Amino acid sequence: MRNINKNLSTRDIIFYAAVELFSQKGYHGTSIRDITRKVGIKESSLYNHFQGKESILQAILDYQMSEFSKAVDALELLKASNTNKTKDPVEFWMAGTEVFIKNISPLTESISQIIINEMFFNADCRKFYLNVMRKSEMELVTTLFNVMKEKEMIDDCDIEKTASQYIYMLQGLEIENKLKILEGETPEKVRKNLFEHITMFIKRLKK
Amino acid sequence: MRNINKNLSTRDIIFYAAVELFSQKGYHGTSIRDITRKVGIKESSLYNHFQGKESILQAILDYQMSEFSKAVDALELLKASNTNKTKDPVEFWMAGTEVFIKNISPLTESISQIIINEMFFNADCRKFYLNVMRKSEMELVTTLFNVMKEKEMIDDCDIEKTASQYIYMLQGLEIENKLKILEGETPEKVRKNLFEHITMFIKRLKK
DNA sequence: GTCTATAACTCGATAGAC
DNA sequence: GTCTATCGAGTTATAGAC
Repeated sequence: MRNINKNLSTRDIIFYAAVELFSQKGYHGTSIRDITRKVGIKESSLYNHFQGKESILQAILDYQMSEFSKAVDALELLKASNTNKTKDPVEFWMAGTEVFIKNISPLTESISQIIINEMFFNADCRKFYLNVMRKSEMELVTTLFNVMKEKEMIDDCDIEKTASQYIYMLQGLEIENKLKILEGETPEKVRKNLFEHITMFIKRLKK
Repeated sequence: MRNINKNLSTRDIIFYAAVELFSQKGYHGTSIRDITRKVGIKESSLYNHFQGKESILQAILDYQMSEFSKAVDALELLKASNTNKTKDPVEFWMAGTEVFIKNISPLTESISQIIINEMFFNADCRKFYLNVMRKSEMELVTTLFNVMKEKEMIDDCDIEKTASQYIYMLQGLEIENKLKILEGETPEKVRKNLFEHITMFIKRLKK
């Protein structure tokens, strides 16, 4: 792995290897040996770059924090500009969430998986999930729903609860899709299913 | 722990201790030592009752399977009898799901937690979740929605997708509630929130 | 910064006495 | 069925040579 990325620092290579392994086998299921074997260094060398296994996880959380900050900034920009002129609720929705989705790199997605797997056992991950990831998602979704309510694209309703239900759905679909892909299903089928669910949810908000 | 439950076999005591620890700390986060320390026996004694750590997990899956079989049998009974005469959708729904809910013991709930935590890493748990737990839930929810559709308590819609979305919501609420309880929130508040979400979801199915 | 060597410990599991 | 004693493998982490 080190030979492939000669422009990256060893620290970065360790970081990316750790993200991949933690997301696939879990934090506790991955050993320092697994990481260093993947990178192509000895275990002891890792300690020149990180204090230990736990501090790798902390670095991962720090990275994710900076990624989510960017997404929230993009949301502020969206609020201010409000260039979306369409009257179709589904179209409006897709355009609005694009801001968030386009900022999600495969790395961010893998890190989300790590955090979700750890959040029942690790208080740091739990707090990060609730206070950063979930909070950002809620902010995006409630913002969009409020705009749509003003424009009468959706009926009057409890925005907070509706946003929660949308996020529950999205999370459920993500979990199910990951399981299905692990069981051998094609990503295309999974993507189509996701789109249909979102369309159905949004349409149901207008009688 | 052994002194408290003199009427239970050592095997059963090991089983219950394992369920509690696996659900709290995860399968990989729990050692044989953790279990035997809790039970009050030496590590070696455990091997008189189980072949190893993996076979304890298998016994837990077997137990859960028998519990879900009971719930599915109860559903068959419900289909046949059809005693629910109410015209109110929410009331009908609550009565219909009661059959399932009353069969869920705290043990079953803990085991569900274990399986959900393991399903990304362990193929047996993944298959069990998809083919037993998820399938049973879908069967219950689609059955009830179909009856409600016939009785015109809900509008015409894609029952399969609606049922999926209901289950995503329920799962999302369960996850969030577990996290909130770990963070110190009261179970009463959490229960009220759950009821309000279910009510909102069911009401939205009739224009 | 990387290496070898190794400490200090935990893991699941087994042999054999009682 | 429980115990003591122990094994071999795997774990994170450190010391010190290069």
